[in-house]
Amino acid sequence: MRSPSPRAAAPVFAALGDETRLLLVARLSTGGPQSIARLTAGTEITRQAITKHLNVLAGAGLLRGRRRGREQLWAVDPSRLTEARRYLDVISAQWDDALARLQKAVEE
Amino acid sequence: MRSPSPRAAAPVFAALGDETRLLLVARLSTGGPQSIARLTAGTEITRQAITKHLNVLAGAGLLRGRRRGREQLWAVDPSRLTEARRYLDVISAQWDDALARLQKAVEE
DNA sequence: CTCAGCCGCAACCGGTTGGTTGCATGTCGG
DNA sequence: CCGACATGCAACCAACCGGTTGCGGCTGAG
Repeated sequence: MRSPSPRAAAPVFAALGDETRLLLVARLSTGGPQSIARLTAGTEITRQAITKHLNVLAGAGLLRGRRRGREQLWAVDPSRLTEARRYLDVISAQWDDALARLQKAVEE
Repeated sequence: MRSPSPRAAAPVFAALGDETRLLLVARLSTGGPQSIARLTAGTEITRQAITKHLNVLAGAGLLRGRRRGREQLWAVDPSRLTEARRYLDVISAQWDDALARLQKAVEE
């Protein structure tokens, strides 16, 4: 597996960088696949707004939706989420390295 | 340590959700503290644009800047980064749980 | 002292975004 | 068959965002 590039990771973070969308991901993670109507219930905004958010998340590869009867069920696709997590890991590791080098330079 | 809330995590992801900013964080992670002029060198955009991005990242708590002489040095503040990482961990864990429950329900 | 670097502030601009309303379409239940 | 329910599509809007230009203010080196 290659190291994730900023160009690939940024859209994922951008998709997660909205409170409503982050909430949607959380609800879908805990509650399993749910319809748009159900996801709309409990929020203060319109169904169409929710639909837009879902499409944004799908565009970033974080969600996948499939139609069942008259409703559409959305579910989390964890692969991109893992990718984003790995990116933060890389950043942290680099930072740790830089800190270690700095420490060593100070000691010498 | 409390579990991170969407309301707190979203701004961090939003700050990371831009390719230029993600690149800045990466460069500061690997290269240590750097001045604005140095961070601008190598990019295609203006110093003022870089400044804005740095301020956005600082607003999300990801960066800290201090003045030294006539230049300002920016460095990574890893605490928020870790927090964001933890949030993705929680999401992933919840997803794993949901998957396990689903699997169990199917088997029964 | 003077001048070149490095920076901050403010105004401005086009494009994106989050959200709405209105309407049309498809589907399940009785 | 018919009505209620779940969704899709399109237009519209205010606000935000990424980026630029122009200018003025410190700071350090010679």
